[in-house]
Amino acid sequence: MPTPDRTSLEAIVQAGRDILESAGVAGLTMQAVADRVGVRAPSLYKRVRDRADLLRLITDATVHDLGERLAAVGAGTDPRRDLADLARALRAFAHDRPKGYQLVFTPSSDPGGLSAETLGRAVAPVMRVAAELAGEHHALDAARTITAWANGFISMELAGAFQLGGDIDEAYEFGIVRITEALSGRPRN
Amino acid sequence: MPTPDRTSLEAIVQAGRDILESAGVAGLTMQAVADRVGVRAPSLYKRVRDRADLLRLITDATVHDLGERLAAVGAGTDPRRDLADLARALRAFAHDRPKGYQLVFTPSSDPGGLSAETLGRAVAPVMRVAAELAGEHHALDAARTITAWANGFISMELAGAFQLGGDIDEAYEFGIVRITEALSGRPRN
DNA sequence: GTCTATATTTCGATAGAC
DNA sequence: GTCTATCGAAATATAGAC
Repeated sequence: MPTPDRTSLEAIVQAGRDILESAGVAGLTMQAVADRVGVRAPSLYKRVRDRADLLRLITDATVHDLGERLAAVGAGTDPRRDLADLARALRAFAHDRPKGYQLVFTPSSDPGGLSAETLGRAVAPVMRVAAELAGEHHALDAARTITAWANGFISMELAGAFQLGGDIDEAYEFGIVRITEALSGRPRN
Repeated sequence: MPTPDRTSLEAIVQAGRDILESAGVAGLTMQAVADRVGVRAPSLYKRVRDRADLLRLITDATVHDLGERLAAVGAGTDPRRDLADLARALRAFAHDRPKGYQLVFTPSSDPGGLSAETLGRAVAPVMRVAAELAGEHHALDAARTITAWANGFISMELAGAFQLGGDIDEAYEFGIVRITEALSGRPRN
């Protein structure tokens, strides 16, 4: 009788995500993952080709979660409000999983082979809002402006780049308001 | 008679910057730097405490160069034009030195101890334009919106995150126009 | 200041028994 | 599928002669 399974691919990926958050990408070693799931390191290679494969799986799972979070924001009646909600949801996600967020948006090496479907699902809500705000013709440019600003803000925040004081939450809300107006072309109150 | 100097701190830092661009931060090993400057690896430790110290020196030199580039843009009569010029200069710098740019704006580990003076000089032009456009009261928030957008755009571009087609240069120009309007509150033509 | 030699450590990955 | 044992490859950093 063969040895019964003592772990699973799911458990390995989840352990990897946990370790990523607690020890960073450098601390995400096969040994650490093995310890956490309760097997010896060589056993991991029965379910994962190599470390790069594991990193890809973790990235994919993270993008999937992000997609669900953004989809959960849903489409309301006001695209301006939707954009604000999406922006806040993105930032909240980044605060929950800073290392995972960085892995997705600032990959040190090309993760290559990310699920296009998963990726598309995550981007869709932003594209929709961008089209509603700026018009179909400018949808892509608008989406890129939104994404660039939000991701740039969050990345710098996570990196501790905002060192001149001031309220970071307020700065983010300021950006939401101004970006929204700039894309919709509506005047401020 | 002691052995004459066969290298210098300057040469070491410059070699490090070159290697960073050609081989990435992971390829920036003491061995690689030593090979390039023409000494044996242990000799580097006479001028650099350790690898982290070298990374800090490289980062500092990169920020210094960026500061000079942005300062060279200068202040014209139209802050809107100045902002556009600064944004383009930042992107051009990133294209020239992508790895160095990422090292500065997306540090994998806290470089700690960056020269505050060097950093301030790089940020100053943006702060000035932000204040002129959005007013002193909103200067910091506006500067953060500008920086977040530009850095986010460039970071995603360098990471190859813009995969839905379209013209990237045009998307950047689109962002410049809209962000400028958003901060100045002036209507589009 | 530069060198040779080497200590240390760490990590990814494989071989082969059970 | 899991294990023990181990290989192999890096890379940082130090010791001590010259």
